Amino acid sequence: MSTPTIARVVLDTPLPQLDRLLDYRIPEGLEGVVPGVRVTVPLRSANRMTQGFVVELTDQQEHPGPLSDLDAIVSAAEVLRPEVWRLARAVADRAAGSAIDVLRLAVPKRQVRVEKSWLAARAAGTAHPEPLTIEPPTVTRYREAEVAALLAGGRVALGVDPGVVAVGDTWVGRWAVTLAQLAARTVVGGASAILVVPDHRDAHQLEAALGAQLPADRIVRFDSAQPDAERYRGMLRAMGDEPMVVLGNRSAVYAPATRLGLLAIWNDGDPLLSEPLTPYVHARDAALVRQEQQGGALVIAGHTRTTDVQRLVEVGWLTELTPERPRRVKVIPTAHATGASAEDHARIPSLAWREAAAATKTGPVLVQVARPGYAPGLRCAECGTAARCRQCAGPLQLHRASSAPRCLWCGREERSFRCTECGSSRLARVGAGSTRTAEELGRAFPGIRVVIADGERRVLEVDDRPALVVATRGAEPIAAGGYRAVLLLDGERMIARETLRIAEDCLRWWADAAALASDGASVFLVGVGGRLATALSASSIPAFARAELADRRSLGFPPAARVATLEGVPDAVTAALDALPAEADTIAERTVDGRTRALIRFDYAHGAAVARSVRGEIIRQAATRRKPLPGAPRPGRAPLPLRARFDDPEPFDES
DNA sequence: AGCACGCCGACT
DNA sequence: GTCGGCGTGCTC
Repeated sequence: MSTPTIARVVLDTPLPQLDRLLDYRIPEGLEGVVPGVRVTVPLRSANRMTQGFVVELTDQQEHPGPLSDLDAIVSAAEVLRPEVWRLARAVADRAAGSAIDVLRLAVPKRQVRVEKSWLAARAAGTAHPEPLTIEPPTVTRYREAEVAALLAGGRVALGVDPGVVAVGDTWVGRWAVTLAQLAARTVVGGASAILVVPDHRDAHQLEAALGAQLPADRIVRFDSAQPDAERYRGMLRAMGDEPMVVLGNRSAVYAPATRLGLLAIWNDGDPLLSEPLTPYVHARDAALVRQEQQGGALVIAGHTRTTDVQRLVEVGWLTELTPERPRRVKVIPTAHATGASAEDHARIPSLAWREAAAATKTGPVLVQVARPGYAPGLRCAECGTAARCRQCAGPLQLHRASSAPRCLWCGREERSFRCTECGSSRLARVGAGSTRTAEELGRAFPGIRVVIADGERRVLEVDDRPALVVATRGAEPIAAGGYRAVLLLDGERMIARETLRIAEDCLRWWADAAALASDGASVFLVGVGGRLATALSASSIPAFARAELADRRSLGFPPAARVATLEGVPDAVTAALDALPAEADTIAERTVDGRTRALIRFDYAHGAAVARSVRGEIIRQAATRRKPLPGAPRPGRAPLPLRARFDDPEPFDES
């Protein structure tokens, strides 16, 4: 058996034309050329070197012309696993992007020291975790037969119970225990599990829950928020043959795992799972592709259900799995306080007020507000015109009760406000942020501890002593034993935002906060009625998702159909639109500042063909169209003449 | 991205 | 006649 003579290499370059495998001759005497290693290769003129990964070895030359020699091996670590390459290729193809862009999420920057110690440990045979001696754990709260069927390779939309439980001295959501049990059972069964969560707060809970199920050497953090060295170490640990649990944010979906038994996504509606880097593939979509390629169980779980998951349920790709005896949160929709009754306090209706007051005697009470800061809005007290910065016309805000108003955009302080309409210098506050709400509640509940948690003041946990915890949505700390009452205050304001997914977003924000309540505690949804209040209070989450998806379907909006935006120089966009398969519709097109944006829509069945067509045009345009505008030397690198973004969660947001 | 190849205007 | 303009195309 002769050794292969040709290496197929994916280059680390941003050029879409080079997003394919190139053949290189393996020179005599170059040892250790195996799939997965990082290499340097010549490109064009022999003294220009590019890095890349060896993807496969072969004797069959594909390139008709003469081949160059591989230059060198950067390191012996096979960091690009075959399953990760396959995934990156498919994910990129689905979004008309480059595989190398996906690989940048999957394979962290090389860390020489970390790698050396890993290679040394591997050579010494000390890189393996201890053999597992534990029994497969039961997945509590669910029917054993359904759990077994799931772990045999099922795909589910997983409903989870609300509430918090203690794991050692940490309190975690019940969801975290469920995912940890599923992962532990997978690992004890001899396969790896990947658990993807939106942010570090979720990861923290899940890590605690996993710690109760598995030894630490079976748990790997793989997370783009980690320092580079830790992240690289995480990836190397996940690469071994031994089953592991990999836990991390959206990039964890690309972690190496040769035998993948479970791939779980927590709270897929959270925008943090939407990848901001090209080709912008949502972690949920990457997970769907990966599970299809590698098999194993797929779990998409949340306190609510996204329309995307609902669609997958309706087409039969996912089945529903719920707890055997689902728990419910006691949600009480209440009208907004009118201020007319003597009992109404601030924005809080009297019923909620009384219960909250009683609850603060026994433990922490959560108050969810929409925005941080003091007064999110200011307007002229005379004529009501919104107060704006005289420099940049940005909105003025109050950050503390006593401070001067400040412009949200440029940060300039406004010490002598004059209304542009009527000339008045008197300002009136509009709305209340976390700081003002906390201040008012502090006055109303003298002697009670007030905790503020928002984007700036991060609080992960509070203890079980009485407190009022005022938190912006998404920043709610976990309370030991759960909150004794939950007040969702700014529902009206949250709903007022006009985005495509605002209804499901609101429901998710509320349900996630409500899930932090102690068992039996009351959750007050203030000022919101209608189908949203019904969905939350009657726990009719699937029915809501079904109705919401039906709405989108009647409007032709995602996720009922797929959409993509094409952006670039006008005739490049036009050419791309002309090249599209007939099944794709152009639903909007506009040109601003010499670049055109077009929004197209197509059915899932035609997604691959549309992506292929767009990709071809991107490559063609990148290869032929050099300068977007002759005679306009732009500083910095010019953007590609044509770019695409598939499945933008808010396609109608910009412009 | 770089860099070579290639086909039209001012020059020794 | 040739030097070199940068439009066009390729990179295994």
